[in-house]
Amino acid sequence: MSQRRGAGPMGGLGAAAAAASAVMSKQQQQQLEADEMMELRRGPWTLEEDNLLMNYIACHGEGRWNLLARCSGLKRTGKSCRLRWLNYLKPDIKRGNLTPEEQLLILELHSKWGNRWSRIAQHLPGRTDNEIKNYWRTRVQKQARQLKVDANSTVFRDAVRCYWMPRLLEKMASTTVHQAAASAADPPPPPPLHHHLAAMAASSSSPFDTHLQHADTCGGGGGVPPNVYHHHVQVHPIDPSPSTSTSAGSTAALPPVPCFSELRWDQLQSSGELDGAAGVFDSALGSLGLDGLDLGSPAEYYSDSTLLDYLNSSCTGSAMMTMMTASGHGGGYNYCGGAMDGDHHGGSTWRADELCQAARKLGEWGGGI
DNA sequence: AAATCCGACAACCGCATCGGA
DNA sequence: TTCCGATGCGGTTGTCGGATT
Repeated sequence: MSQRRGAGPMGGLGAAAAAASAVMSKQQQQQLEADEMMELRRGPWTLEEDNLLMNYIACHGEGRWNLLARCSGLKRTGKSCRLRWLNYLKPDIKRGNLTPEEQLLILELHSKWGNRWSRIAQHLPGRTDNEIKNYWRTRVQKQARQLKVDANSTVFRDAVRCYWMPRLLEKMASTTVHQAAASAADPPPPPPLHHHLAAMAASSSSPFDTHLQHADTCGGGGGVPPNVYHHHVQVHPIDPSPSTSTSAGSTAALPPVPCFSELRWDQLQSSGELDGAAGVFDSALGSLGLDGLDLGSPAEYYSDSTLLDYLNSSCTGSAMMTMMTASGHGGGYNYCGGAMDGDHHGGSTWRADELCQAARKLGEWGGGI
């Protein structure tokens, strides 16, 4: 593989850099001189370089990267060696797409800590800060751009909590149901991350409790402003999946929420799996002072507005979530029409009992809810 | 079939922090 | 206390391959 040198911001150490040496620190000047003497390589690593690095670390262990760079025969900086090892060669690096669990964890932790990639990565075994950072920039920020909101804004965070996270939970629940069906006699234990996530689901930062917590402040008076329930909303859910879309068009980024059909709701309900779900919502509504709330016709919510309209409106995403919660109280109406194509059918809807079921599943995995 | 676009990811850079001399 | 080298972190950019035109 050929190595780039010279041109461009990554090309590095040319005449321009030398000319800038007047304002360089002593450390930088020394580095520059060393680089020039050693004809340092840049760009993609070759197989031979990888082998050299791995062999050296196998013999001498990690750390002391500058010494490693000098002694290993690699014409790379210590920094470059460290990065290559930590982000690519280290044996416990996990390859492949991030699982829904991992994506959910990233969203949760980022909402807590912001761009503390290294700290977030510590909670995702085998994943690197670089990988998480790339995920955030390519997937999450892309959605924010297309919604024309800032990725760090409250509005976008609400959208993530209310639409993105539930979808990830759905994927997780769906996967678990499939696994259970595949080996009904001896279901496998849930992945360790489930426990972590279930614990979070039981904490104030979970997507299921957050909306209840937010609802306490939404509208200022400890409840949802009445107009929220009459705000015409058509939800365009955010797609958390690795991009398989073929167009960068505004609608392509917001596919309908898939249905929960795999969960066989009829069976779950008849088997009593949903018992207690109503109680969750009842108590939530009670805490909001919304006992006996009449939400009117579900058709109210099948309107022509877009998520963007909604985001631009005065109500918050958490208010929407509260509304969905209230729907569970009111009999399980469908509130989120997945209808950018105008089709309100085809299972592209979320019901409150579906959300609750996902929450219950998390509780089963981790005993959290 | 060729050109262009775009997403994903590897890699680099600058700066901050830490620890030892 | 200060200096300096090593290391870590977050932002940014280049490259590549697949999809689209």
